[in-house]
Amino acid sequence: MTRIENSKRTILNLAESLLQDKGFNGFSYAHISSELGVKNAAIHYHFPSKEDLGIAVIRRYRERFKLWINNSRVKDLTPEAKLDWFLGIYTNMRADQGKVCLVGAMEAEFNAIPDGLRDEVQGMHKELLVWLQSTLEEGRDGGVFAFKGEPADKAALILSTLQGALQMARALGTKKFHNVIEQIKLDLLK
Amino acid sequence: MTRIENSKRTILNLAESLLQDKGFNGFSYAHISSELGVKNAAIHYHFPSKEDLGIAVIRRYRERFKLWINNSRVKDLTPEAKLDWFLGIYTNMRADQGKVCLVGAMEAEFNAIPDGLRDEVQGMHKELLVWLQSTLEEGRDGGVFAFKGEPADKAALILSTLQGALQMARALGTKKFHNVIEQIKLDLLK
DNA sequence: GTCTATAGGGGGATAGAC
DNA sequence: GTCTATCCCCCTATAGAC
Repeated sequence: MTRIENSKRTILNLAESLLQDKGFNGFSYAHISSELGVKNAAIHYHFPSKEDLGIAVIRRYRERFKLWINNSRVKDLTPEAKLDWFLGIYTNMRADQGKVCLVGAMEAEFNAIPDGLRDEVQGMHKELLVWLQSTLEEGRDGGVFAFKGEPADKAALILSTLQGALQMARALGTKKFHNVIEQIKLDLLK
Repeated sequence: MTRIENSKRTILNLAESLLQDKGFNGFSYAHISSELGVKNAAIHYHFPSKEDLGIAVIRRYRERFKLWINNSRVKDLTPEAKLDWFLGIYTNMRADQGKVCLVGAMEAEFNAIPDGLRDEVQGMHKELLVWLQSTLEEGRDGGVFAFKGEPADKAALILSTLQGALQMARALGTKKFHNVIEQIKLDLLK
């Protein structure tokens, strides 16, 4: 990996972390550059505008997620194990400095972020939903999940719940977050 | 009502609307003053700091909610009607320019808002949970609600779901929001 | 209560040297 | 690729006149 790819990667890591910590309007190039030990002009070299940076963070996450779900380590799991893997992503965010999910953070500020970033967030949210829906279908067909209504709606509910629960945990603590995770399972598993 | 109380009230209305639309770091005194047709110094007269303003908005909402739930028009409803009333609050937010709930907006930016505001948000979230929990208990005891687990956890789940669903709707549309509302009911009603 | 005026800082972004 | 330097705008906030 070349030096520039390394710089870009480090910047994206910091930006992703800051987005999940403070939101799009809560962080600045100065946060990144000082942490990285460079001047803010260096960040602008890699990502000319803040919108570019935000888009790149979401785009990278989408590609990462696609790789995960198409990898046999996830693809070949049972529906129940897939669900646990997915819930684990959110549990890890909570454990990692009380971060919230990217989609939730950006949608909360949706009317105060650039257009191009909105489109990217929309695409990410759709992809998460599609995967979760198909997992729910698989699990219901296999007899391990039980729920009324359509898999698409149950998927939207669970995703909304996770998004909200990570935010709730910031005010009410990690214990409450874990209680919600358990409740999701109670409402889904046979 | 005196003129100053009217001004304060109008400012609070605008601030509440802006908080739900753009978040704490997405709106400015200029947004309010231009809308109100005054200069920003006039806003500072009523609310010296932005933190003061944010706190006042949340505090007013908490008092409003307390009045509602203690009023016989809500208090004397059946548990099922209470739930519908509560869900209606969120449906109305969605219908009102795609707003999100105050708690969700503030918690998404939690690490980028003033300390005093955080405390106020925490208090509000607790109060919403307490009311919802007692309504769920009442409904389960009365045989109209059915769910596994503790009422406190189911309440936290439903509140997280509503919070997330309003945000999700910004990217995926109102139809998806209504589907989630219906799914909440499917997962709760006997 | 609202105004004018302004302080003081931070933000995103760019030009040009190295 | 990163630097220095700087521009320009918007922001929160205050002082003092009316």
